[in-house]
Amino acid sequence: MSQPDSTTPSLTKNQLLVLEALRSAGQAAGAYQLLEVLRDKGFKAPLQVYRTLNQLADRGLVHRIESLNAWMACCDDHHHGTPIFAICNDCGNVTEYLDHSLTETITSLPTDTGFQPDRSIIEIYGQCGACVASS
Amino acid sequence: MSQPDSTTPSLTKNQLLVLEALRSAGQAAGAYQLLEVLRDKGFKAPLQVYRTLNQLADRGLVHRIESLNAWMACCDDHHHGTPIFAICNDCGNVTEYLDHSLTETITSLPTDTGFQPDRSIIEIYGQCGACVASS
DNA sequence: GACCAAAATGTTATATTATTACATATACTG
DNA sequence: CAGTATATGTAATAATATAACATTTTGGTC
Repeated sequence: MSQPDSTTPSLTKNQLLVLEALRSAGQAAGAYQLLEVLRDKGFKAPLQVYRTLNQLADRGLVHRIESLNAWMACCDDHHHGTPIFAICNDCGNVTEYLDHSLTETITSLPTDTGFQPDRSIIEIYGQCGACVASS
Repeated sequence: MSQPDSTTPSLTKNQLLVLEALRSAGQAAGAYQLLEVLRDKGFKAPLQVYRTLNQLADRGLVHRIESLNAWMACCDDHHHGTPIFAICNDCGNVTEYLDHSLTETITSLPTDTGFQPDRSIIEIYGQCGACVASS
């Protein structure tokens, strides 16, 4: 396994497997869903998946979607800032948005009380364009 | 059980018990935590708590905090709009904010694709003023 | 290469959170 | 007061997540 670039150490075998599984899913997937897919590759226990997902999330390569208890491959390999998710009630499709200034506005909401924000979770539910069109 | 006002039918016994338990907690609480407290009052199974919490949430009297798998009594008895939560990493204190125009800005983020938002989840983590002061 | 430390991995068991299914009771409406 | 909708009780189980501990692999250093 070689170095993809100077700033990012290469991914381990499990990390590559989980990332690939999640990208192939093409949508948000739960840890146990991923475990089923990865049994072929030798995965046997939930912890193997959870650990690897957390490692990938630490690197920003996947995101956890709190309200779905699910995980998504990041839309690109290295953005900074908080992702904002739009989630379709009907088809489950999830779209990732980035809006640094909006995120900043949100996290500054509680700062008048001395609150020091460090991360935020922004998830929007509704009906996606495709599902609106077909309903 | 009498009518508190013309628009709101009175709460059932279980709803009152759960709401009171949550208000007494003075902070976000999990369903199983509430179940323990409510065993004295005759509650025996998780479903009794979950059902009642969902009924109260439908009325806007409690909110679910997705990233905590926990529930909070609403800050007042009847606001409209999406609550925004600021959650302290250290003490767990949760503060509820309301900002209609900010919420609107957020939910309009994905509308250019035809997405029709209906609800959003906004949760901010960080260190609250008190914990900043004492650290 | 031999050694060490850090990180990653494997495996079992268990904790935590949430729902399904079905029976019963209570409350509202005509 | 009959019929329907809502709320409730209870048991079983599903779904999600972590603790604990042993082992292996990786990366750096001499």
